[in-house]
Amino acid sequence: MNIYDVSKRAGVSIATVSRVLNGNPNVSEKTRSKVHSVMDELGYTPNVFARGLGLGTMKTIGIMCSDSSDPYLANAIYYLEQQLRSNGYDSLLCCTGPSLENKRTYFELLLSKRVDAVILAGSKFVELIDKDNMYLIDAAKELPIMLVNGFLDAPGIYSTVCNDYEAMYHVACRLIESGKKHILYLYTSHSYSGLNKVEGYKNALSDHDIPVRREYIHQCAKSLTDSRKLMEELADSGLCFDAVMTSDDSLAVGAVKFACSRNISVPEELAIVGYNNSLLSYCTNPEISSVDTKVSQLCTTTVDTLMSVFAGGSVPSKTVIAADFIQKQTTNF
Amino acid sequence: MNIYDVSKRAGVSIATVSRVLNGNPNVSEKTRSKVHSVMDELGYTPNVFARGLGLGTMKTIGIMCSDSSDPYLANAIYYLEQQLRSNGYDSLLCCTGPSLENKRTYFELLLSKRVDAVILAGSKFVELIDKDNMYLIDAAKELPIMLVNGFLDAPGIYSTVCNDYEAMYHVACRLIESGKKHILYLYTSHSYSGLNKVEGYKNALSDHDIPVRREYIHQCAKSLTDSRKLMEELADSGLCFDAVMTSDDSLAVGAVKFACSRNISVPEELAIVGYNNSLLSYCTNPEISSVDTKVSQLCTTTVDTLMSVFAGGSVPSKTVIAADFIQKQTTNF
DNA sequence: TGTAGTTCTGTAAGCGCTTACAATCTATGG
DNA sequence: CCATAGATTGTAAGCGCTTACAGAACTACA
Repeated sequence: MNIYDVSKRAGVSIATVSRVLNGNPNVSEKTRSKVHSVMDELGYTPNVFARGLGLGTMKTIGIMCSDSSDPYLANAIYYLEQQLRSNGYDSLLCCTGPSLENKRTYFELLLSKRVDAVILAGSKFVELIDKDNMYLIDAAKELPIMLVNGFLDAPGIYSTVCNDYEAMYHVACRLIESGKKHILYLYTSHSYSGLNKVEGYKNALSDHDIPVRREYIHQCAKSLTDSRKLMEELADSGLCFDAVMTSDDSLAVGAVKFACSRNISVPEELAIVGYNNSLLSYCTNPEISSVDTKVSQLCTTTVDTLMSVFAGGSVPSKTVIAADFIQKQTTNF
Repeated sequence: MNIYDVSKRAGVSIATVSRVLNGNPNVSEKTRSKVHSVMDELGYTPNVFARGLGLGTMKTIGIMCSDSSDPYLANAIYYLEQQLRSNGYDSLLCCTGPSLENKRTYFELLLSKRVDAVILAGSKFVELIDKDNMYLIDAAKELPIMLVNGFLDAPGIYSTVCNDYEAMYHVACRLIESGKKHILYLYTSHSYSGLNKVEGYKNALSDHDIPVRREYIHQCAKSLTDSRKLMEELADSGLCFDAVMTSDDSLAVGAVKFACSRNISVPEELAIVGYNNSLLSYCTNPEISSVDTKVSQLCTTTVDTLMSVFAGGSVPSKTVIAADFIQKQTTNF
């Protein structure tokens, strides 16, 4: 069952069938509908390979994410996939895991599959983006690259990011203004957004004449237990803190666990702020106040931007989405 | 840059290059290495479309899931993707959402992309599988269909499932033997695994001479809040229960919230059991005892089975994975 | 050295589609 | 009624790869 069968049955040439298939306007209405009805009748589906061969593209976008089991990224993938599909694109998914080598390999793999663009979802592609940035910059000469929550200023690379700096600055200010003096800051990575977040925290402190002290800023693995352990160690070492801001909800869950186990009242003795407002932040008791980074908007915007790029429009290399602070039970201001 | 360039440079015909590309044994070692080195030198990558056209396949597996933002499915996708890739296959992802129509559309779409097989991940494909089962059965004549956590007995359809019945039976027995008398059962859907689970619960009760009463079995939306509300209503209506078993961790989270808000001690006054042992079950305080359905194993097995199918081996139409009960803080037996 | 059998390589015909270009209509005005 | 522009359709040449088949080169043995 191929284009020839359709053309024969419809009494037209294969070129005409192909034109109908591609919505070419140079086909009379009569012929078009005839061909359509024959296609329906025969249940014809064009062969994507032949089509890809001819067109050099297959309307497929590669999505790379470090770990789809992270609730935040899982959500992102969901929205990206939906939005791509509603624009007529498929998504080829790659979960790379943490290794840089894998990321490279999978990136190459996507290229070799002739995807029309690559979306790097999440901030876990720092090395790809930074240390070795000619890599992506070179690749971007061949096809558009979209960064979700990452930023690299180069032609062909487009970023959609959250206003992490402002969000964190704002939260820190409100914590301080509500009387908190010793705010712990826990983060998972030195990504683009990670750096902005901590900058927001630091500046809020400075702007309120609070010294930024290194003992209050700690990196921590993205897990429910590590942040808890870390806080226990810090508390045991005599560090005083009355609030903790985190770069990810999972760390905040650990903070809640820490508070529970030590009978520390939340938010009175310890305020806790999460980030991403993921499902996790709703599971704990008390529920974690968190920054909603608008994944859905972030992803929708990313895809919209990509479509504009395809359409040849002039497109800003960076789009910023405004986050929302969602007050729940671990803060009160 | 195509196969001709390589053939010219290597001084052989394109057929030979193609043979090298496909690992055809009828190529002398000398020629093979020559071609390989030229390919490296030129940085040649075969065009997947042309290849697909010739072969009629592109080593791509379609994965359908209802909602990748469900932590359980997100995990499944992750493992599936990993395992497929390590077998040299790509995955085309489709998040269908709940609508049956979408599921059909996306399934067709995957077929039209000429994927080599389709994996239906999760138990949310009941309608596709049951109500209209000739649909899948017919499709399975064309290509293998793999069900993760679903079952349909037909040629070309292969299932990997968890021993949900046994797992639930076992948990219920232990609850009963530890003194619980009024066990609530909350579930989300009437899927294959859903039915097995409730059957396990019922039989455990019967086998301990406890009447199975309808007031104790309730369907509930998969959300953190709905199960809580439901339990509040049930409690307020005067129903007595000292344990609650759920078909999904998210419902158990709601149960914990219910207990917290009413100051009911867990597990003494109310034991709570989750299902899937997902991240959520580790977030609450107390942490939720849950049934580990071994997603990783489930997915690995699914892919392995698929590879056996491709290899032409004789393959069981159903593989059962044994679940583990993970005792945490909401039960004590 | 000749020959049959093996191993290796090349030729050429697809795979199903797109599209530049040529050919054929159709409608319009003179 | 004819020329002409514009609309519509057809022809045929790719796109880059696979593979059946034919042919060349090599091997072993008499």
